[in-house]
Amino acid sequence: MSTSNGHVLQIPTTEQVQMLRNVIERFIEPSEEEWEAFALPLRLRHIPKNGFFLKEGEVCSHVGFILRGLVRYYHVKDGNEYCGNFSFENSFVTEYDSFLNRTPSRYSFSALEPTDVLVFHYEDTQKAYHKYKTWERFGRLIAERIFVEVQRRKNSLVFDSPEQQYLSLIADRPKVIERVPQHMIATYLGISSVHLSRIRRKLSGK
Amino acid sequence: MSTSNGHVLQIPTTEQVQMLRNVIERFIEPSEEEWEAFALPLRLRHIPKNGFFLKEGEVCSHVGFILRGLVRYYHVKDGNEYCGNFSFENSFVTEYDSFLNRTPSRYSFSALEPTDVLVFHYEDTQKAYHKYKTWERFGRLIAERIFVEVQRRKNSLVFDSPEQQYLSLIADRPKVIERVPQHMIATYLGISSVHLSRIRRKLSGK
DNA sequence: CGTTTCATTGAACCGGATCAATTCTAGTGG
DNA sequence: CCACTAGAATTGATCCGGTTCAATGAAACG
Repeated sequence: MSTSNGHVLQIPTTEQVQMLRNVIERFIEPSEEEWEAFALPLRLRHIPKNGFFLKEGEVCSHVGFILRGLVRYYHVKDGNEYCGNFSFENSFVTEYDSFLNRTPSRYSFSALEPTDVLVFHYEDTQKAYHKYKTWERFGRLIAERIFVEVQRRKNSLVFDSPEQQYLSLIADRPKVIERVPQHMIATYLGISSVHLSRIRRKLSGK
Repeated sequence: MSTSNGHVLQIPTTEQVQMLRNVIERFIEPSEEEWEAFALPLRLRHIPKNGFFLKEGEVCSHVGFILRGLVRYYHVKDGNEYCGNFSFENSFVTEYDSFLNRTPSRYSFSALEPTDVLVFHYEDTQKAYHKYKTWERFGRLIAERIFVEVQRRKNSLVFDSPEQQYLSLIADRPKVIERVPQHMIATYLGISSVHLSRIRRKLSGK
Protein backbone atom coordinates (compact mmCIF):
# COMPACT_ATOMS: atom_id res chain seq x y z
CA MET A 1 0.00 0.00 0.00
CA SER A 2 1.34 3.47 -0.75
CA THR A 3 0.20 7.09 -0.82
CA SER A 4 0.23 9.52 -3.69
CA ASN A 5 3.58 10.73 -2.36
CA GLY A 6 5.06 7.32 -2.86
CA HIS A 7 5.35 6.65 0.85
CA VAL A 8 4.91 3.03 1.75
CA LEU A 9 2.23 2.53 4.39
CA GLN A 10 1.77 -0.71 6.29
CA ILE A 11 -0.67 -2.18 8.74
CA PRO A 12 0.76 -1.66 12.23
CA THR A 13 1.21 -4.49 14.74
CA THR A 14 -0.87 -4.74 17.89
CA GLU A 15 2.12 -3.72 20.01
CA GLN A 16 2.67 -0.58 17.97
CA VAL A 17 -0.95 0.46 18.23
CA GLN A 18 -0.80 -0.25 21.95
CA MET A 19 2.06 2.25 22.33
CA LEU A 20 -0.21 4.95 20.98
CA ARG A 21 -3.14 3.78 23.06
CA ASN A 22 -1.08 4.06 26.23
CA VAL A 23 -0.40 7.70 25.49
CA ILE A 24 -3.97 8.49 24.48
CA GLU A 25 -5.38 6.93 27.62
CA ARG A 26 -3.51 9.48 29.66
CA PHE A 27 -6.04 11.93 28.26
CA ILE A 28 -9.28 10.06 27.67
CA GLU A 29 -10.83 6.63 28.15
CA PRO A 30 -12.40 5.61 24.87
CA SER A 31 -14.89 2.74 24.73
CA GLU A 32 -13.97 -0.27 22.64
CA GLU A 33 -16.15 0.95 19.80
CA GLU A 34 -14.63 4.40 19.89
CA TRP A 35 -11.18 2.95 19.97
CA GLU A 36 -11.84 0.62 17.06
CA ALA A 37 -13.20 3.43 14.94
CA PHE A 38 -10.11 5.44 15.62
CA ALA A 39 -7.54 2.69 15.31
CA LEU A 40 -8.76 1.11 12.10
CA PRO A 41 -7.38 3.73 9.69
CA LEU A 42 -4.01 3.88 11.45
CA ARG A 43 -1.04 3.08 9.24
CA LEU A 44 2.63 2.50 9.85
CA ARG A 45 5.20 4.48 7.96
CA HIS A 46 8.92 4.01 8.04
CA ILE A 47 11.18 6.98 7.38
CA PRO A 48 14.87 6.23 6.81
CA LYS A 49 17.52 8.48 8.29
CA ASN A 50 17.44 11.85 6.49
CA GLY A 51 14.12 10.91 4.87
CA PHE A 52 11.14 13.24 5.01
CA PHE A 53 7.90 13.17 6.94
CA LEU A 54 6.80 16.32 5.10
CA LYS A 55 8.45 18.63 2.58
CA GLU A 56 8.10 22.38 2.33
CA GLY A 57 5.34 23.26 -0.10
CA GLU A 58 3.28 20.13 0.53
CA VAL A 59 -0.04 20.23 2.36
CA CYS A 60 0.30 18.24 5.56
CA SER A 61 -2.28 15.48 5.36
CA HIS A 62 -1.34 13.37 8.38
CA VAL A 63 -0.76 13.49 12.07
CA GLY A 64 2.09 11.22 13.08
CA PHE A 65 2.82 9.43 16.32
CA ILE A 66 6.49 8.56 16.63
CA LEU A 67 7.05 4.97 17.74
CA ARG A 68 10.80 5.07 17.31
CA GLY A 69 13.28 7.66 16.10
CA LEU A 70 13.53 11.40 15.93
CA VAL A 71 12.02 14.04 13.65
CA ARG A 72 13.01 17.67 13.38
CA TYR A 73 11.26 20.44 11.54
CA TYR A 74 13.15 23.27 9.92
CA HIS A 75 12.86 26.23 7.64
CA VAL A 76 15.26 27.14 4.84
CA LYS A 77 16.25 30.78 4.54
CA ASP A 78 19.10 32.09 2.38
CA GLY A 79 20.29 28.54 1.90
CA ASN A 80 20.55 27.91 5.65
CA GLU A 81 18.42 25.57 7.72
CA TYR A 82 16.81 26.79 10.93
CA CYS A 83 15.37 24.12 13.21
CA GLY A 84 12.03 24.83 14.84
CA ASN A 85 11.73 21.76 17.03
CA PHE A 86 12.61 18.13 17.60
CA SER A 87 10.15 15.32 18.30
CA PHE A 88 10.99 11.95 19.83
CA GLU A 89 9.32 8.57 20.30
CA ASN A 90 5.95 8.62 22.07
CA SER A 91 5.09 12.09 20.85
CA PHE A 92 2.99 13.47 18.03
CA VAL A 93 4.29 15.25 14.98
CA THR A 94 2.47 17.32 12.37
CA GLU A 95 2.46 20.75 10.75
CA TYR A 96 -0.76 21.79 12.42
CA ASP A 97 -1.09 25.08 10.55
CA SER A 98 -0.89 23.33 7.20
CA PHE A 99 -2.90 20.36 8.44
CA LEU A 100 -5.82 22.38 9.79
CA ASN A 101 -5.96 25.07 7.14
CA ARG A 102 -5.10 22.87 4.17
CA THR A 103 -2.34 25.22 3.07
CA PRO A 104 1.19 24.43 1.87
CA SER A 105 3.72 23.99 4.65
CA ARG A 106 6.54 26.47 4.91
CA TYR A 107 8.58 23.92 6.83
CA SER A 108 10.14 20.55 6.15
CA PHE A 109 10.13 17.62 8.54
CA SER A 110 12.98 15.15 8.33
CA ALA A 111 14.15 12.18 10.35
CA LEU A 112 17.49 12.42 12.14
CA GLU A 113 17.37 8.69 12.89
CA PRO A 114 15.58 5.75 11.29
CA THR A 115 12.04 6.49 12.35
CA ASP A 116 8.74 4.61 12.61
CA VAL A 117 5.57 6.64 12.65
CA LEU A 118 1.92 5.75 13.10
CA VAL A 119 -0.04 8.09 10.84
CA PHE A 120 -3.68 8.96 10.59
CA HIS A 121 -5.13 10.92 7.75
CA TYR A 122 -6.80 14.33 7.90
CA GLU A 123 -10.17 13.00 6.71
CA ASP A 124 -10.11 10.30 9.36
CA THR A 125 -9.42 12.74 12.19
CA GLN A 126 -12.27 14.97 11.08
CA LYS A 127 -14.63 12.02 10.84
CA ALA A 128 -13.69 10.88 14.33
CA TYR A 129 -14.16 14.42 15.67
CA HIS A 130 -17.62 14.68 14.18
CA LYS A 131 -18.84 11.27 15.16
CA TYR A 132 -17.53 10.88 18.72
CA LYS A 133 -17.55 13.34 21.57
CA THR A 134 -14.60 11.49 23.07
CA TRP A 135 -12.40 12.18 20.08
CA GLU A 136 -13.53 15.76 19.91
CA ARG A 137 -12.41 15.98 23.50
CA PHE A 138 -9.10 14.35 22.75
CA GLY A 139 -8.52 16.81 19.92
CA ARG A 140 -9.18 19.67 22.29
CA LEU A 141 -6.87 18.37 25.00
CA ILE A 142 -4.06 17.78 22.53
CA ALA A 143 -4.48 21.21 20.96
CA GLU A 144 -4.49 22.84 24.39
CA ARG A 145 -1.39 20.93 25.35
CA ILE A 146 0.65 21.81 22.30
CA PHE A 147 -0.54 25.38 22.56
CA VAL A 148 0.85 25.67 26.08
CA GLU A 149 4.05 24.04 24.92
CA VAL A 150 4.69 26.42 22.04
CA GLN A 151 3.61 29.39 24.15
CA ARG A 152 6.25 28.48 26.74
CA ARG A 153 8.80 28.05 24.02
CA LYS A 154 7.94 31.44 22.55
CA ASN A 155 8.28 33.10 25.93
CA SER A 156 11.58 31.37 26.49
CA LEU A 157 12.87 32.74 23.18
CA VAL A 158 11.99 36.25 24.28
CA PHE A 159 12.88 36.17 27.94
CA ASP A 160 15.79 33.75 28.31
CA SER A 161 19.35 34.23 27.08
CA PRO A 162 20.75 31.57 24.73
CA GLU A 163 22.85 30.27 27.62
CA GLN A 164 19.80 29.96 29.88
CA GLN A 165 17.88 28.24 27.09
CA TYR A 166 20.69 25.76 26.65
CA LEU A 167 20.73 25.02 30.37
CA SER A 168 16.98 24.44 30.25
CA LEU A 169 17.45 22.02 27.37
CA ILE A 170 19.95 20.03 29.42
CA ALA A 171 17.60 19.97 32.39
CA ASP A 172 14.26 19.43 30.63
CA ARG A 173 15.03 17.72 27.34
CA PRO A 174 18.31 15.81 27.65
CA LYS A 175 17.37 13.72 24.60
CA VAL A 176 17.87 16.80 22.45
CA ILE A 177 21.40 17.27 23.77
CA GLU A 178 22.20 13.59 23.34
CA ARG A 179 20.72 12.85 19.94
CA VAL A 180 20.64 16.09 17.95
CA PRO A 181 23.81 17.42 16.23
CA GLN A 182 25.12 20.55 17.89
CA HIS A 183 24.85 22.85 14.90
CA MET A 184 21.15 22.05 14.67
CA ILE A 185 20.65 22.82 18.34
CA ALA A 186 22.35 26.15 17.65
CA THR A 187 19.85 27.13 14.96
CA TYR A 188 17.06 26.01 17.31
CA LEU A 189 18.39 28.44 19.91
CA GLY A 190 18.73 31.15 17.29
CA ILE A 191 22.50 31.40 17.54
CA SER A 192 25.50 30.35 15.47
CA SER A 193 27.19 27.01 16.05
CA VAL A 194 30.34 28.94 16.90
CA HIS A 195 28.59 30.75 19.68
CA LEU A 196 27.03 27.59 21.06
CA SER A 197 30.46 26.01 21.19
CA ARG A 198 31.73 28.93 23.27
CA ILE A 199 28.76 28.70 25.61
CA ARG A 200 29.52 25.03 26.13
CA ARG A 201 33.14 25.76 26.91
CA LYS A 202 32.15 28.42 29.38
CA LEU A 203 29.72 26.06 31.11
CA SER A 204 32.16 23.13 31.25
CA GLY A 205 34.63 25.37 33.08
CA LYS A 206 32.38 25.48 36.12
CA MET B 1 -21.75 40.85 42.81
CA SER B 2 -18.02 40.49 43.18
CA THR B 3 -15.32 37.83 43.09
CA SER B 4 -12.84 36.90 45.78
CA ASN B 5 -10.39 39.22 44.03
CA GLY B 6 -12.69 42.13 44.63
CA HIS B 7 -13.54 42.53 40.96
CA VAL B 8 -17.06 43.77 40.38
CA LEU B 9 -19.03 41.49 38.08
CA GLN B 10 -22.30 42.46 36.45
CA ILE B 11 -24.97 40.81 34.37
CA PRO B 12 -24.26 41.64 30.73
CA THR B 13 -26.82 43.18 28.37
CA THR B 14 -28.34 41.26 25.48
CA GLU B 15 -26.31 43.31 23.02
CA GLN B 16 -23.08 42.48 24.76
CA VAL B 17 -23.81 38.77 24.80
CA GLN B 18 -24.78 39.00 21.15
CA MET B 19 -21.32 40.36 20.30
CA LEU B 20 -19.81 37.19 21.68
CA ARG B 21 -22.40 35.00 20.01
CA ASN B 22 -21.56 36.49 16.63
CA VAL B 23 -17.96 35.47 17.04
CA ILE B 24 -18.76 32.02 18.35
CA GLU B 25 -21.11 31.29 15.48
CA ARG B 26 -18.23 31.64 13.08
CA PHE B 27 -17.04 28.36 14.58
CA ILE B 28 -20.11 26.40 15.62
CA GLU B 29 -23.91 26.58 15.53
CA PRO B 30 -25.15 25.86 19.04
CA SER B 31 -28.81 24.97 19.62
CA GLU B 32 -30.84 27.31 21.81
CA GLU B 33 -30.44 24.99 24.77
CA GLU B 34 -26.70 24.74 24.29
CA TRP B 35 -26.43 28.46 23.94
CA GLU B 36 -28.47 29.15 27.06
CA ALA B 37 -26.38 26.76 29.12
CA PHE B 38 -23.27 28.53 28.01
CA ALA B 39 -24.51 32.11 28.23
CA LEU B 40 -26.09 31.94 31.65
CA PRO B 41 -22.89 32.09 33.74
CA LEU B 42 -21.43 34.92 31.61
CA ARG B 43 -20.55 38.05 33.56
CA LEU B 44 -19.46 41.53 32.60
CA ARG B 45 -16.34 42.98 34.09
CA HIS B 46 -15.06 46.49 33.63
CA ILE B 47 -11.35 47.16 33.85
CA PRO B 48 -10.24 50.79 34.07
CA LYS B 49 -7.23 52.01 32.16
CA ASN B 50 -4.10 50.49 33.71
CA GLY B 51 -6.25 48.09 35.72
CA PHE B 52 -5.56 44.38 35.76
CA PHE B 53 -7.30 41.41 34.20
CA LEU B 54 -4.80 39.11 35.93
CA LYS B 55 -1.75 39.65 38.08
CA GLU B 56 1.44 37.63 38.11
CA GLY B 57 1.22 34.93 40.77
CA GLU B 58 -2.54 34.51 40.56
CA VAL B 59 -4.17 31.42 39.09
CA CYS B 60 -6.13 32.44 36.03
CA SER B 61 -9.71 31.46 36.70
CA HIS B 62 -11.48 33.06 33.73
CA VAL B 63 -11.52 33.29 29.99
CA GLY B 64 -12.33 36.79 28.84
CA PHE B 65 -13.96 38.06 25.70
CA ILE B 66 -13.09 41.70 25.05
CA LEU B 67 -16.14 43.79 24.14
CA ARG B 68 -14.30 47.09 24.15
CA GLY B 69 -10.78 48.17 24.93
CA LEU B 70 -7.32 46.67 24.81
CA VAL B 71 -5.42 44.25 27.04
CA ARG B 72 -1.73 43.46 26.95
CA TYR B 73 0.15 40.75 28.76
CA TYR B 74 3.67 41.22 29.98
CA HIS B 75 6.41 39.73 32.06
CA VAL B 76 8.60 41.60 34.52
CA LYS B 77 12.31 40.81 34.47
CA ASP B 78 14.99 42.85 36.21
CA GLY B 79 12.45 45.57 36.80
CA ASN B 80 11.61 45.86 33.09
CA GLU B 81 8.34 44.94 31.44
CA TYR B 82 8.33 42.74 28.34
CA CYS B 83 5.07 42.57 26.42
CA GLY B 84 4.00 39.19 25.10
CA ASN B 85 0.92 40.22 23.16
CA PHE B 86 -1.96 42.65 22.77
CA SER B 87 -5.64 41.70 22.53
CA PHE B 88 -8.41 43.91 21.17
CA GLU B 89 -12.20 43.97 21.11
CA ASN B 90 -13.88 40.86 19.71
CA SER B 91 -11.09 38.57 20.77
CA PHE B 92 -10.49 36.24 23.68
CA VAL B 93 -7.98 36.78 26.45
CA THR B 94 -6.69 34.37 29.08
CA GLU B 95 -3.50 32.88 30.46
CA TYR B 96 -4.21 29.45 29.07
CA ASP B 97 -1.25 27.76 30.75
CA SER B 98 -2.34 28.96 34.17
CA PHE B 99 -6.02 28.47 33.35
CA LEU B 100 -5.71 24.88 32.18
CA ASN B 101 -3.10 23.68 34.63
CA ARG B 102 -4.33 25.63 37.65
CA THR B 103 -0.88 27.04 38.27
CA PRO B 104 0.16 30.60 39.15
CA SER B 105 0.61 32.86 36.15
CA ARG B 106 4.07 34.19 35.42
CA TYR B 107 2.51 37.05 33.51
CA SER B 108 0.32 40.03 34.23
CA PHE B 109 -2.54 41.24 32.05
CA SER B 110 -3.40 44.92 32.14
CA ALA B 111 -5.74 47.20 30.22
CA LEU B 112 -4.20 49.94 28.08
CA GLU B 113 -7.63 51.50 27.60
CA PRO B 114 -10.87 51.37 29.58
CA THR B 115 -11.93 47.82 28.84
CA ASP B 116 -15.13 45.76 29.07
CA VAL B 117 -14.77 42.01 29.22
CA LEU B 118 -17.25 39.17 29.23
CA VAL B 119 -15.83 36.51 31.51
CA PHE B 120 -16.67 32.88 32.11
CA HIS B 121 -15.29 30.89 34.92
CA TYR B 122 -13.06 27.83 34.71
CA GLU B 123 -15.63 25.53 36.33
CA ASP B 124 -18.28 26.67 33.87
CA THR B 125 -16.12 25.98 30.84
CA GLN B 126 -15.31 22.49 32.10
CA LYS B 127 -18.98 21.78 32.77
CA ALA B 128 -19.93 22.93 29.29
CA TYR B 129 -17.16 20.81 27.77
CA HIS B 130 -18.33 17.72 29.59
CA LYS B 131 -22.01 18.14 28.97
CA TYR B 132 -22.15 19.26 25.34
CA LYS B 133 -20.29 17.93 22.35
CA THR B 134 -20.74 21.30 20.66
CA TRP B 135 -18.82 23.13 23.34
CA GLU B 136 -16.16 20.49 23.39
CA ARG B 137 -15.84 21.14 19.69
CA PHE B 138 -15.70 24.89 20.20
CA GLY B 139 -12.95 24.44 22.77
CA ARG B 140 -10.99 22.38 20.30
CA LEU B 141 -11.38 24.87 17.47
CA ILE B 142 -10.33 27.78 19.66
CA ALA B 143 -7.33 25.92 21.02
CA GLU B 144 -6.28 24.94 17.50
CA ARG B 145 -6.66 28.50 16.34
CA ILE B 146 -4.61 30.10 19.08
CA PHE B 147 -2.04 27.38 18.72
CA VAL B 148 -1.54 28.23 15.07
CA GLU B 149 -1.39 31.90 15.98
CA VAL B 150 1.31 31.54 18.61
CA GLN B 151 3.21 29.09 16.44
CA ARG B 152 3.34 31.65 13.64
CA ARG B 153 4.40 34.31 16.09
CA LYS B 154 7.16 32.08 17.43
CA ASN B 155 8.43 31.39 13.94
CA SER B 156 8.33 35.08 13.15
CA LEU B 157 10.47 35.81 16.21
CA VAL B 158 13.07 33.34 14.98
CA PHE B 159 13.02 33.93 11.25
CA ASP B 160 12.15 37.60 10.73
CA SER B 161 14.30 40.61 11.53
CA PRO B 162 12.83 43.22 13.89
CA GLU B 163 12.30 45.51 10.90
CA GLN B 164 10.42 42.81 9.01
CA GLN B 165 8.32 42.06 12.10
CA TYR B 166 7.45 45.73 12.42
CA LEU B 167 6.41 45.88 8.78
CA SER B 168 4.22 42.81 9.33
CA LEU B 169 2.60 44.52 12.31
CA ILE B 170 1.74 47.53 10.15
CA ALA B 171 0.31 45.30 7.45
CA ASP B 172 -1.49 42.71 9.56
CA ARG B 173 -2.29 44.37 12.88
CA PRO B 174 -2.54 48.13 12.38
CA LYS B 175 -4.47 48.47 15.64
CA VAL B 176 -1.29 47.61 17.51
CA ILE B 177 0.58 50.44 15.80
CA GLU B 178 -2.26 52.88 16.39
CA ARG B 179 -3.20 52.10 19.96
CA VAL B 180 -0.16 50.67 21.72
CA PRO B 181 2.64 52.94 23.01
CA GLN B 182 5.81 52.57 21.02
CA HIS B 183 8.06 51.45 23.85
CA MET B 184 5.69 48.56 24.51
CA ILE B 185 5.75 47.53 20.87
CA ALA B 186 9.54 47.55 21.15
CA THR B 187 9.56 45.05 24.01
CA TYR B 188 7.05 42.94 22.05
CA LEU B 189 9.52 42.84 19.16
CA GLY B 190 12.36 42.04 21.53
CA ILE B 191 14.29 45.24 20.89
CA SER B 192 14.93 48.52 22.71
CA SER B 193 12.70 51.53 22.16
CA VAL B 194 15.75 53.38 20.86
CA HIS B 195 16.24 50.83 18.15
CA LEU B 196 12.58 50.80 17.19
CA SER B 197 12.73 54.56 16.83
CA ARG B 198 15.64 54.22 14.42
CA ILE B 199 13.85 51.55 12.42
CA ARG B 200 10.88 53.90 12.08
CA ARG B 201 13.09 56.73 10.86
CA LYS B 202 14.74 54.46 8.34
CA LEU B 203 11.35 53.28 7.04
CA SER B 204 9.88 56.78 6.88
CA GLY B 205 12.73 57.77 4.63
CA LYS B 206 11.40 55.54 1.88
C1' DC C 1 0.85 75.92 32.66
C1' DG C 2 4.16 73.27 34.76
C1' DT C 3 5.25 68.32 35.33
C1' DT C 4 5.84 63.93 33.86
C1' DT C 5 6.06 60.53 30.57
C1' DC C 6 7.28 59.29 25.82
C1' DA C 7 9.94 59.62 21.41
C1' DT C 8 14.03 60.94 19.08
C1' DT C 9 18.89 61.58 18.36
C1' DG C 10 23.95 61.15 19.28
C1' DA C 11 28.12 58.61 21.22
C1' DA C 12 30.30 54.75 23.28
C1' DC C 13 30.16 50.00 24.06
C1' DC C 14 29.30 44.95 23.74
C1' DG C 15 27.30 40.38 22.54
C1' DG C 16 27.16 37.55 19.09
C1' DA C 17 27.97 36.92 13.91
C1' DT C 18 31.12 36.06 10.34
C1' DC C 19 35.42 34.61 8.35
C1' DA C 20 39.16 31.52 8.48
C1' DA C 21 42.17 28.02 10.27
C1' DT C 22 42.72 23.87 13.06
C1' DT C 23 41.37 19.65 15.42
C1' DC C 24 38.24 15.99 16.07
C1' DT C 25 35.10 12.40 14.61
C1' DA C 26 32.62 9.16 11.99
C1' DG C 27 31.91 6.94 7.92
C1' DT C 28 33.85 4.56 3.62
C1' DG C 29 36.37 1.80 0.76
C1' DG C 30 40.59 -0.68 -0.10
C1' DC D 1 41.96 -3.13 10.12
C1' DC D 2 43.87 0.88 8.60
C1' DA D 3 43.96 5.02 5.59
C1' DC D 4 41.40 8.44 3.62
C1' DT D 5 37.91 11.80 3.44
C1' DA D 6 34.11 14.78 4.62
C1' DG D 7 31.50 16.73 7.91
C1' DA D 8 31.33 18.55 12.81
C1' DA D 9 33.18 21.04 16.59
C1' DT D 10 36.50 24.13 18.52
C1' DT D 11 39.29 28.26 18.66
C1' DG D 12 41.13 32.85 17.25
C1' DA D 13 40.53 37.47 14.96
C1' DT D 14 37.57 40.80 13.16
C1' DC D 15 33.27 43.18 12.37
C1' DC D 16 28.56 44.91 12.98
C1' DG D 17 23.74 45.33 14.72
C1' DG D 18 21.64 46.67 18.52
C1' DT D 19 22.14 48.08 23.50
C1' DT D 20 23.03 51.39 26.99
C1' DC D 21 23.83 55.94 28.60
C1' DA D 22 22.80 60.63 28.24
C1' DA D 23 20.67 64.73 26.37
C1' DT D 24 17.08 67.00 23.85
C1' DG D 25 12.51 67.60 21.86
C1' DA D 26 7.52 66.59 21.90
C1' DA D 27 3.21 65.26 23.74
C1' DA D 28 -0.07 64.00 27.35
C1' DC D 29 -2.14 65.26 31.66
C1' DG D 30 -3.52 66.96 36.15
